[in-house]
Amino acid sequence: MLKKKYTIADIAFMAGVSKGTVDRVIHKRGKVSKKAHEKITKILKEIDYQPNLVARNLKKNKIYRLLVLIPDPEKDAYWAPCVEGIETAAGEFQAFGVMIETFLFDPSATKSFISKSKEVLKNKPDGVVFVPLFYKEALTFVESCKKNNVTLATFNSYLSADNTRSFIGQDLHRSGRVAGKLMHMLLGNKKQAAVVHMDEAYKNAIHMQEKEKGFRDYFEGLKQGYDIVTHKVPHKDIKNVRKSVKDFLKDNPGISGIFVTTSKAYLLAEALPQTGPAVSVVGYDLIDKNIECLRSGSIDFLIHQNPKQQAYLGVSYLSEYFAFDKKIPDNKLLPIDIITSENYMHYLE
Amino acid sequence: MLKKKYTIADIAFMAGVSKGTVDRVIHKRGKVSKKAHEKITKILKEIDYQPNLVARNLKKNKIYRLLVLIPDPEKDAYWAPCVEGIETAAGEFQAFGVMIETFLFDPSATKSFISKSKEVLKNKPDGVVFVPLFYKEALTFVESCKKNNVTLATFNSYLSADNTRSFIGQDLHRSGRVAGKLMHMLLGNKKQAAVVHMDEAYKNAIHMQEKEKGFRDYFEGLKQGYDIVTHKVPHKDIKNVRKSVKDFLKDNPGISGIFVTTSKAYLLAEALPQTGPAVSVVGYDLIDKNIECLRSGSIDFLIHQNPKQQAYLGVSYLSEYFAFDKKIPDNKLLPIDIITSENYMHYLE
DNA sequence: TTGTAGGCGTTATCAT
DNA sequence: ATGATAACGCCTACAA
Repeated sequence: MLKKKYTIADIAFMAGVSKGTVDRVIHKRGKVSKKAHEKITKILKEIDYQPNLVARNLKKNKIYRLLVLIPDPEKDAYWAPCVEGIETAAGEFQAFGVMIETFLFDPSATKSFISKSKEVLKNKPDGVVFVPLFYKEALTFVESCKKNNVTLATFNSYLSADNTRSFIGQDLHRSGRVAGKLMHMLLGNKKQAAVVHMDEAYKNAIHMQEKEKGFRDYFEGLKQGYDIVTHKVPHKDIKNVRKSVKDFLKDNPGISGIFVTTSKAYLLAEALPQTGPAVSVVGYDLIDKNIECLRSGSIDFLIHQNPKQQAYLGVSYLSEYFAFDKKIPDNKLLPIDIITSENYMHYLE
Repeated sequence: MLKKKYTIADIAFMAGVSKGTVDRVIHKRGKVSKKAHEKITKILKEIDYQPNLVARNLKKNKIYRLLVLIPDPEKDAYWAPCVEGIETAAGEFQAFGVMIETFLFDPSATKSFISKSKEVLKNKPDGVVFVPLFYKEALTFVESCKKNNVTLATFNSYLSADNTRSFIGQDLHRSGRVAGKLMHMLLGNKKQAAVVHMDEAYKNAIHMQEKEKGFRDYFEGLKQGYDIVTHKVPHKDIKNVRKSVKDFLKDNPGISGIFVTTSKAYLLAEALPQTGPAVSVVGYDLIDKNIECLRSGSIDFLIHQNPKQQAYLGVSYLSEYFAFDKKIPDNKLLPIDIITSENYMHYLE
């Protein structure tokens, strides 16, 4: 019934050799006679030998140092769930000899990333999980890591020029299409909508463009003469959103729906006029203020990028690699979750 | 820097006792003097001792038998992803001494469940993950398992009378509300919608009722005079859906949206008249035929119950319990995923 | 080229 | 009540 798991000792006995020889065959270390090699390989195949990962790891007995480098949640609440995800993973893997530590950088300051990434390297990590927010600097960092034999995983932002590491994130173009689909439904028989980019000082530029492209592609595919206009709330105007939005709506009175390409949809929702025809809003990310707007009805849909899961998976992949020799998946695209006032709660954990 | 992990030997040395004594304290086996006990407990707290799970497991060296009992995907395609989820988990945990086997029953035949569940017990499992489709019979099975000291987890269907096992699934009432919200948006300024129950021969009765209740609750909360009618396609008419649906629409010409409470929305979508005013459809589950309808536009939204993840988690929870002594969560409500033609692909894995 | 011995951290047993 | 010791399966070092 419960067929006992074969051990190296079993195989050695069957082949009439010693454990050491079997081990040499398994690990292809050579120094084995042809005869013994053939015999052992045959047996290995026959019984479909699976090494006991637990025992293998017990012997290794090394503590791996896994460092995580992400934007500071204090500067942008979007990142707060990442910390949770990291801590969850840390709790799960510390028992398996993986020690995880988090470093935070200021997402609005490239310099902060540079200095923190140097600090990370100084700590001699075995692996690093990080968010490559700044393209050029991220590439430099990747190079340094390679030189130091540091295993890498990235999440949230895609570093297209380098495909040597694992990436966990979303298909942004596709998420723009999803926003398009939702907006399409919200518009009913109206035909005019807007894309609004509201970013902070740091560069989400590529992100926002990809999303807009997806959004527009969706409507173009419909071939029904939709009119999509783009508006960018300037960096410095982020404090004067109300005015910027009012002016924009005055200039484009026919707009019945707005797609905000960042997590700042709540700023826009708050700035919308209370009177006049309702304007539908689709935005990103389950931060508290956005959820409030979802509940009050001033935001219709949010797209969830699942930052917690992204961070959790990044850390888990590397941890499992260290602890259990598991292969690291190179690309993991998370689903594009659609959130309304009725289903947000289960995504908050 | 890398502060070494403390072992039982370290603690024994610090406390000036032997490893055996430390072990007795950790496992509360008694037979330890008050003095030694205090000293050791204090040290354990101070250093926040974390046992090495790998070593612990190595010592245990037992192969656990975990059996899974689910409906046969051949009889209902909804269950196919569960098999994948189970196989994924099986692959992950076999290296840790958990052997997983699946048993299938016919979801349309209570007898099949009874006989298969008996077969499962005959195999002397250490743990069982199963879908309690048939309420009474499931309770009986739970009792037998308890008697035989079999650890249990259930998924998909909630066994309210018994809260001694782990459950993974969805909040059905809430998912009805989500459907309500989506329908609300799809209706635009129309005011009449329908709930259609299309089940097969077996009893989804409780499921369908919960979903309908949530759906109606949502619209009642709006206080805007929506008119919701219910229609049930009789068991035997499942082959004559077209006629049943046509008659229903003829009797209720004002209906602009239909909520199908089972995975059979495609049957309804195919039966809708091609001419006349469009009817919006919201249904459940990412089975192939439903996805086809999503893509062609005859279904607007699907709610994803994530059967693969449900099965995967059920198996994982028990496996981790056996392999690593992890606590089993008692209740895991999965998010209610909203699916459109634009985002279904990432949910198929 | 091959075999043997010892150790990884935990736990169970047996003797003290 | 306590300590010494062997074992789990794998791997490495060293001896033959």
